Amino acid sequence: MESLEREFRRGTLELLLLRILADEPTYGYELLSRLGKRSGGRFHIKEGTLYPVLYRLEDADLVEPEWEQRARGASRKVYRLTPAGVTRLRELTHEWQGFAAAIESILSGRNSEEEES
Amino acid sequence: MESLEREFRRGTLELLLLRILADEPTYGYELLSRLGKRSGGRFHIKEGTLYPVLYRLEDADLVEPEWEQRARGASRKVYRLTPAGVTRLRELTHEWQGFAAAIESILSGRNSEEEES
DNA sequence: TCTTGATACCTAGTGAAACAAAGTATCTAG
DNA sequence: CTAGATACTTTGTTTCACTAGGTATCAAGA
Repeated sequence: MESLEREFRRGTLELLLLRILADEPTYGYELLSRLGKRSGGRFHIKEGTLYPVLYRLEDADLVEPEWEQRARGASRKVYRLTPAGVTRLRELTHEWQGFAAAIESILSGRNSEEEES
Repeated sequence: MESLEREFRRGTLELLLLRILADEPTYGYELLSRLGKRSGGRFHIKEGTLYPVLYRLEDADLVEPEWEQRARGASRKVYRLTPAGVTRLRELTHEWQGFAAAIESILSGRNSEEEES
């Protein structure tokens, strides 16, 4: 009832995080606020959602973490896209565009392919 | 690896089915092929996916089923949008458009809201 | 006749993604 | 020294779509 966004968002997080990291390597906690800002305040995910996604990306060798030791403040794990991550981002972007176009096609009432059988 | 669509699709089925039923009341099995055609052959869901969704819609009073007895062939359960279903379709469509716009915003690199802090 | 395939609906069990709700640790402000 | 912000982590829960079956009717073909 409440959270359409939650369902809509499913599966897109990987794409969005890769896209943000493509602009600039950064760490998890900062990703949360960038995702919020760049979505126009729409996407506010929790840490319990974010970190497992990052670990999946890391396991898939799409991002590479590096611990940043700081004089003050807790250490940060800065993630950077790998070459495979760049490729994956391109694929996912293409997939997304095709998907969104298919949704639009249905919503607009245009029938595709062969018409009535 | 294979099924991005599966994840992307999560949460959109309700919207798509309502939209197709808005054009014309029809039965479950036929919805499968209409969904396929109208998505340009992109969305091919299984019966085990479809029917539970229809039951959810029915429980939420968004669609109304009516058994169609036929002289030959198995009986069909024809679904029709309720007034609440029409309202819900409008809401979901609006939600979807906002969501898709937010994704596009992130993909295009346009930063929304306040820029750098 | 008997079997196959298409039509049409239904259901139990599984996997995965996002979530809530905790925990740990460091630094700053009062 | 306490509270809050920063920053990463883990455990358990919910929910959706899927797999993989099931039932039943009808048409077509061997």
